[in-house]
Amino acid sequence: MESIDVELANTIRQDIIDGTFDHGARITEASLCDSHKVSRTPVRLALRRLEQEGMIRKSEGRGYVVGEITVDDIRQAVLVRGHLESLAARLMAQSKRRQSDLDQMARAIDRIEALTDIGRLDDEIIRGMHAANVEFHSTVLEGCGNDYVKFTCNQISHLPMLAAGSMVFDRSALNGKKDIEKSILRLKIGNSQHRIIYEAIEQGDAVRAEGMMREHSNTMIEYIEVFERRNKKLTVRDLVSYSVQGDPENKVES
Amino acid sequence: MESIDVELANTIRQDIIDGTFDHGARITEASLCDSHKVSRTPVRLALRRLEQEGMIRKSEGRGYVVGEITVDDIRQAVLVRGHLESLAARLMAQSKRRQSDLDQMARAIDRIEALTDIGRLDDEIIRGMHAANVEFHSTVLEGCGNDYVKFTCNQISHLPMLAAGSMVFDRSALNGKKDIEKSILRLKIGNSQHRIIYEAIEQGDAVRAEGMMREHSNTMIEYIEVFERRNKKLTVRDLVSYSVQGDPENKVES
DNA sequence: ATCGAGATTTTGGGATCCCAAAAAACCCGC
DNA sequence: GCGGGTTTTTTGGGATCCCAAAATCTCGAT
Repeated sequence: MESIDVELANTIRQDIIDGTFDHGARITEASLCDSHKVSRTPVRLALRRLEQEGMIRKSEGRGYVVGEITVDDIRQAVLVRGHLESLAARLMAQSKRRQSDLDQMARAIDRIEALTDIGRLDDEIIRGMHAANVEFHSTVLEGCGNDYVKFTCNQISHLPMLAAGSMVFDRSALNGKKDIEKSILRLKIGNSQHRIIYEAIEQGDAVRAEGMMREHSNTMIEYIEVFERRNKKLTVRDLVSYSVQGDPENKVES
Repeated sequence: MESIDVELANTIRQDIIDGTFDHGARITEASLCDSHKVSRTPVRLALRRLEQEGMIRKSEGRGYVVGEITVDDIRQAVLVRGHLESLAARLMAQSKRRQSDLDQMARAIDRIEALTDIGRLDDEIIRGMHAANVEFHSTVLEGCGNDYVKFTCNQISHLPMLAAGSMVFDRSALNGKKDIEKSILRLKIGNSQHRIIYEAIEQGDAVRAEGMMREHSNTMIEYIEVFERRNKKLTVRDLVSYSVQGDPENKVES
């Protein structure tokens, strides 16, 4: 169990993402103390934390205002993350890459392939693929040799869909056999990109690694745009429901 | 005047950068209360802030350990910043760019040019060039249309040499006329890169804008490496003394 | 009714207190 | 002397209190 202030920050963050607060609503320490039944000390810590994360901003004079998170914010943040991941891929290709990281990536790729080959998409399998995906992406961030790439990625990873290796998945559109096959195909294409990235890194082809990672990262933006076309009034909450999130513990750690 | 906890975080951060603490030294709330004559509340806030910034890490069990900042850290962070700036340049070129941002960049370029044409390098002039440089780089980050680029840049901007548009300058090596002319030439070359970036953005040439910004950002890394060759035992403190930092107020704000 | 000065309430920053958990010191049996 | 268990001290999390600044309200003068 984390300390109260971290938990509190998590719940408030989630509330903001869920749209529990009105846009630009003023938020005071006292009200949070009251609603969460804690003293002001952890509330203060939580608010400061959220302020540093950019979830809330100091308002004119007193208090904070909740920063509205829009689908466009998510798209922008995903773009930044992708750009950073592509840097990681390039750096990893340039570095005297440690074999262990490459092996780990290969194992993740193989695991995803094995799971896609099953031909089903139940929760267990999706979870497994997500875990492997997290491992692949985390390993690149870890193995690139530049700690600040991972660090900056983590600074936006509290936003929905921005945890390392998070996948997007419209479970509600998995009704017919056709849908499932289509989704599996998507996953296989994504994994083939993983394999290309792996090969490029292994061969030291930095340009190809960076380019492929950029392409790979771009697919999530494309999915967001697909969802937007399908639903003009797409909300962040919709996106959250589409995203596969593991246990918060799966976040990239040092 | 900021609140005590922010000030405290600033001084502790500076102490860490200056190497006041031993590497990996344990840091306790009580000791800071004592040494800074404040109560534990602001100390706690300051420590949390520094932890989020990555300046300190939670140690096993109790307390924090100061994270040693090395020249290599700076180099890595500069690389990340440059990568993000190059993204900003690309995005700005792709966006229906607002003329006002381009105008501002042009003015900054002209100001730098006017100052380099003077042919001297006294403090006043260096400050002026630095201010214009900050304006150029800040405008790109602001004008790219993706708030998270600026946000992630700011997340590492507390490190030395990583504030937006910070310049590097070995004042001690500005003795002879030759040295000054050489430095001015460097600055002129840098500003010509500014101009190319400006033109590329203005013409919507995203690839060129990104590439040139990458090149431009790379020069700081090259300088760090020049300094390292000149001084095998280059410390972060040395780098700080070489970097031109404006008032903290000049930091990129929203 | 309107505006502004003063009074009142709200709010956030800081200090202090308490407590539980962790670390360190201590002690005893071997 | 040494290991293991116990006691003591240290340390950090949380609650509460106080205070000054800010915001809001009130009321009187115009």
